[in-house]
Amino acid sequence: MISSLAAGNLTFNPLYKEVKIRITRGLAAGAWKPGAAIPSESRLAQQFNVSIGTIRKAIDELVGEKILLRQQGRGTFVATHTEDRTLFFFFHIVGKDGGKELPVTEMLSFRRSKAEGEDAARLKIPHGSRTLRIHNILKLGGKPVIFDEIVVPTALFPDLDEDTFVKREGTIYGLYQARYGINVIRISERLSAANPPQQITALLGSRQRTPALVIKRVAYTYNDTPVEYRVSWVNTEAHEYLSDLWKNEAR
Amino acid sequence: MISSLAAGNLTFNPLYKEVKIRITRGLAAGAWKPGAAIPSESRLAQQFNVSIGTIRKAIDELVGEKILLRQQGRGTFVATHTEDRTLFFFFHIVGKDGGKELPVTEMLSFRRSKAEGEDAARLKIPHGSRTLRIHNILKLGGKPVIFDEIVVPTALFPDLDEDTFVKREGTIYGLYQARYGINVIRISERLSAANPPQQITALLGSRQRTPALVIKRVAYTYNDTPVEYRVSWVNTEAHEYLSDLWKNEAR
DNA sequence: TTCGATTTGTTCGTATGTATT
DNA sequence: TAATACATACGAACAAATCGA
Repeated sequence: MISSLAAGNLTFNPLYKEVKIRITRGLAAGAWKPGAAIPSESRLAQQFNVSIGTIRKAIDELVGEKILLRQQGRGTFVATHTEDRTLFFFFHIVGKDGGKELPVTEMLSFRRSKAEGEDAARLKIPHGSRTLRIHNILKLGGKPVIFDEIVVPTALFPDLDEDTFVKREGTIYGLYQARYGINVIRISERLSAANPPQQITALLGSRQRTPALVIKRVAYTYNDTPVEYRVSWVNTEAHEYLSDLWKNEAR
Repeated sequence: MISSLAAGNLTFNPLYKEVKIRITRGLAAGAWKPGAAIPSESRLAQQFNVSIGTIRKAIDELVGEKILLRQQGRGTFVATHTEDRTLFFFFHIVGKDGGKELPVTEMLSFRRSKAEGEDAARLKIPHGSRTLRIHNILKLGGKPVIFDEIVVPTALFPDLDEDTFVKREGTIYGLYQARYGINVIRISERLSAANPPQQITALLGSRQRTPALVIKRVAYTYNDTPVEYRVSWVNTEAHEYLSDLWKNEAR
């Protein structure tokens, strides 16, 4: 249960920061599931024993970080990976002609493995610990454009098997969220150019000696906990990576 | 002079949006120069004839977009391109070892030219209109890492010549800002992988057949007006492009 | 060094508007 | 229609940082 705040705030944080931390903690603990509404602002104000303006300021920041989503007249909801808006927050490959489109994923392989050099470091797990290693082809407009290797700690997804993965509805992050309560809220990507290995060139259907874009992504959930490490090889003959800084429409 | 607002708001915008628009207009018109303070919140509240809370909400958004910068006890300032914080907002190449460093720019050529295909489209200027075309090498740790071609409309920088460009202090965007009052506030980048032409490979000191990261950037000032089109070739043997979405520290 | 004026930061409270159910 | 929830706007009080007298 959430206790009053205004009374004994032992940290030196402003009240609204404290409220934000407590709400985030509730999210991390799964108190409110993705897609569900959190308590109304007035109710939170009561529970925390602070003014409604303070609650609004805390929620404002979480909305800015796309962790929560407000809807006037309805409530405030935990962001999900099923809304187009948030989907393109995590997927940045677009057609060179400007077309935005979501990819269709086809799994190539699914196996148990151990964390090697980069995996372990990026996922902040011990070297050699158990992981799942999944290979996918992502198609855009029916054509293969991206080859993915996904590495996740088995500990986070205990009973995830090939069947569950393939038969999921929606995106991979949607699966993490709906089935395991793990909500990816931030990613960090590092891009470089490289000549892909033979097999990948073949899979992407690109010409020999066509360089590819390599994206090394770490996905994080609350409190900067790494969830997934993913290496993508992108055929950039007809597509490119879009980084728009900072088209912040509304806010 | 800024007139009262609360009275005759003919648009259907909320007041604070209207305030934001007017402040942005003032910035675009050069009413307050980069680095200078805008009027205090209480003074703005008087001028616009709205409450201080409404002013704060308008400024909040501009601060979120890194257009303004608040400092408790001092005032609110127009963001400049001389602060480390904003510099890395526009420069994304980091060492693979994780080292962040700002590049040293060396000009290779500076000439007058005309807008060709992509230039014209991206800069939203007529095909064939006059431009400046500048080539640079950017060094990190003393070694060449990036080759740049910069295209800007001559109309925006009427008297910009080679000497002014080379002898500037600080960054290129700092020059646009300090000398021409043009404040780059947003960039959009499209990345792909490609084999660079011979000369660029040589300039970057990379091995034959080493692919490079190609970054096509459009820089915008207020009201989404394009200012500069820049194509960069990056040697990603020891460096990579960092896209962190979204490490929003404080907010 | 101290003090006071100025400016932003935080918190509270209230009233009213608008969207949803 | 009524109740609920978020959105906008106002105002007040005090805290904290800055700066110059």
